[in-house]
Amino acid sequence: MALEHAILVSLLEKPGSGYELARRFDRSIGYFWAATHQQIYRVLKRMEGDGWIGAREVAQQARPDKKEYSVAAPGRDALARWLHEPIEPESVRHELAVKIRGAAFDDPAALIREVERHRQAHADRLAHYLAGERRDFTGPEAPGTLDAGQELQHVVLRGGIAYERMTLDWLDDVLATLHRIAAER
Amino acid sequence: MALEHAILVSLLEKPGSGYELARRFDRSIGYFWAATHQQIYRVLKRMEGDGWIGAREVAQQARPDKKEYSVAAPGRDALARWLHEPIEPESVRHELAVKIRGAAFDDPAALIREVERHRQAHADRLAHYLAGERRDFTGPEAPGTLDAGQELQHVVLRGGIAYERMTLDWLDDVLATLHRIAAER
DNA sequence: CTTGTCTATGCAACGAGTTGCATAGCAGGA
DNA sequence: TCCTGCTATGCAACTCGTTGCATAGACAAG
Repeated sequence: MALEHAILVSLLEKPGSGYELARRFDRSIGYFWAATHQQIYRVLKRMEGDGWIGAREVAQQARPDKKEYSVAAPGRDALARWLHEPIEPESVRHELAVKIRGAAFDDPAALIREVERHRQAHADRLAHYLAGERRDFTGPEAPGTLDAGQELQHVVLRGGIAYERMTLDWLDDVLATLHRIAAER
Repeated sequence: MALEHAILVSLLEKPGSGYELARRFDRSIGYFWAATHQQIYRVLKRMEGDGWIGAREVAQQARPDKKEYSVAAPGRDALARWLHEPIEPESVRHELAVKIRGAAFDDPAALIREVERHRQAHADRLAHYLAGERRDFTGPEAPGTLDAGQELQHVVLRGGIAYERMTLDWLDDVLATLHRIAAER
């Protein structure tokens, strides 16, 4: 399991409540590790029980109180241990690829709109990443101006950008193929 | 759930036993949808109960008997229905990206060997894809020689190749970044 | 002739992830 | 005033996925 480790990383980058974590998992971190608020609350509870994280009640104005979590020493140790363990190269779940192969047994042209929808979603995500990169990682800084944490966040973001660009190119290839097949009938 | 649909596609491409499916899921189809033999046997049983697939006992020489499954009409219908439903753009689980961001709170240099290991795994997979492409999709055929099913299998394979190439480039970027951070200390 | 390997199928237990629902404070608009 | 929407947390039930184990026939190597 790595959700707990993803939470540890996120809390080390910035302490926060379950709700705030859930929103982070809907964006930045969540683009590399998705999770719902249910999972997050459950795991936070367990981690607090194990002493990995500590909670602090925070009264807020104009909204309900929240419990702000931050990482305790045993949590840092657990993260360090995990970082030194090897992991398996990820197992993919690419539903669209299954659909494309399945289209051979149905009407390939019917998939075109679906693929276009996905293309749009990936274009949006790319735009979102690029905006984040402009915001956080451009400017006149010479190499060496960023600290290690920022450098690492940037290289992960560059991975996301590369992934979306590759996916857009591939979806164009898929669309061209579907159109070609449709025309040949 | 889409495992059942992935199995339907695989059985339509070629009927086979649970064991054979499990091996296909270790390769071709499994690069886009991973599954263990346990999952496959369980789902096959349910699908047979629902009448989506039919089984045929096949006696073999020099090995145990097997149950060869093939898709029945209700299974084709179920697949067609699924193909016409929209799906969500996939939720990713990129453990290595989490580790890279986590490395900011540990020793970034310690990640280098792990990243190199992943790089090797992706290089191997790329070589495997390229060998498959040479085997199945080269030759003097003019466009239009392949049927729709082969075209679609090829475009999915091209997606896998593009993914691995992109990943290799990114991992090189990650390695360069980790070396730079290590040198700056 | 025993041991290991490959084909082939399966059970049982557990852990992870999803879905639906519930509660509650506060703000703003109809 | 009531309804909607956002912040904030959580339970319960269910499905899906993983892991460990078990069986059994056939063959090849030692």
